[in-house]
Amino acid sequence: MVTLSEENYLKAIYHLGNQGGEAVSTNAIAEQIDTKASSVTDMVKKLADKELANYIKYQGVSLTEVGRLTARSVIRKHRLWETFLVNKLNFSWHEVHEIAEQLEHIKSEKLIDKLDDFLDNPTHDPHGDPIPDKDGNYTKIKSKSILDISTGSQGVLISVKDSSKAFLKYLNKNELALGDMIKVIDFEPFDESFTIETKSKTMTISKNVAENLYLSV
Amino acid sequence: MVTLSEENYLKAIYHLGNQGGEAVSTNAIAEQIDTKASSVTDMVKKLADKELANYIKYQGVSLTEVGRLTARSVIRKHRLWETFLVNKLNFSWHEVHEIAEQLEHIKSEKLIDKLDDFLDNPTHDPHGDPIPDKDGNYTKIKSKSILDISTGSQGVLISVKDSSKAFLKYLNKNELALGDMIKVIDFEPFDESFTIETKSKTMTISKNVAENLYLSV
DNA sequence: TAATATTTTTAGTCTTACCTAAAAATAATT
DNA sequence: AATTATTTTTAGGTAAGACTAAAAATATTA
Repeated sequence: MVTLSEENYLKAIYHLGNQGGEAVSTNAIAEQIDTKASSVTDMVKKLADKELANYIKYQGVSLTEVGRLTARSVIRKHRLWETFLVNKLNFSWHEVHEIAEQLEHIKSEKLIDKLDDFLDNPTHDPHGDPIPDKDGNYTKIKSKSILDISTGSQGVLISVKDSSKAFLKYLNKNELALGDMIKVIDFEPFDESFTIETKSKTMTISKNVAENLYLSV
Repeated sequence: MVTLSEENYLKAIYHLGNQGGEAVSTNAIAEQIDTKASSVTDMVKKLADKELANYIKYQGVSLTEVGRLTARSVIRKHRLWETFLVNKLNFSWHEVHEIAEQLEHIKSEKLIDKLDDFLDNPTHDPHGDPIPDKDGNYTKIKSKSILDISTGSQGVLISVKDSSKAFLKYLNKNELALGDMIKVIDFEPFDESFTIETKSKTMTISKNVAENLYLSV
């Protein structure tokens, strides 16, 4: 049995360590989970005892195969619930994260399988992030941040890196949504801003925004 | 803030004390919640501190107005989630209780309101129990156990008292469902069994079953 | 490389929600 | 009414998961 807290730690390590493969530092986890480093040390020992993580004192933590699969299963639940909230209950995408953080810990294999079917087995959540299947497999659509795309090229807005409320609200206000075709028109070196063109308009975005928008390549 | 455990105690006191109005004994709560009497005493003090319950040593517990409303809000969530699981995810009614026990503790007013709308504001859950509205109000359809109905009369199966897996499976096997018209044909004093008639068949049920079936009056 | 800074761990507490065992209060029975 | 039985409470303990403060290890810089 994996507890709710353990699930949150597994998720944090997974996200920080590039799918959980790389070692992650105690402080990084503490910041991610908004807790103290000493609490992280405690928990990380527990995860190692349960063979969910590899831990060497002072050398950071990585996930075992079981730990990685468990993390993916929690992420699967999170993203399916977010999809449910947006697609079925008509939440807007900036409202769903906190609720999904709770729902992701509900224990029932059958529930999540049925939810998956009810949503027509979605492959991506409302933020464009891939939803792992039952076995933990998923396909990430190849995409690049606008920062890394050359002027003149275009692509479909696949996902957003930052999914904070503030950023998602900014996107709503400026009528930018996943699936939109976006063309990168110009880059202004002075303030590192970009001019982009969508079906409906041309607009200028800051570097800060550009680095969070991922276009298909 | 009411914790998950506190919510479970409030629910137990509510159910045991005829809507929470009557005083409930420590032992009764302990049995209902499957815990020890000493744990109940501890928790009940906490509930009294938070003004969710009235507690006098050795005299039992009852709910305050706030406690009662809180209990009803948890019950509302439980029954809405059960309805969701059965009506939308195609669970059968004997599978949903455990999952709803978890879902009822998810914290989000907005979620439950939207779920309510999504389900078309149901007034009763899959077991026939009334679903309180946002303000804690509900209307119970007047019904009586088959035990208390005179031979020859009939009514619609409104709800079942026992909602254990075993009993719900029995009902499924015998093709008895909420909404069915049932006529009480005969009572056999020797073994206290009843003969009932539905649209499709005539069958004999034990006293044990009869006392758990509630017909409209 | 020695000194300083940062990170991480250890040691000791706290809270929540449970437990056991014993004491106190209430209820039932003779 | 006195004794016995049952219920309830108290006292003291445990585990999970967090915390603070101090110690130890590692990294950085002069």
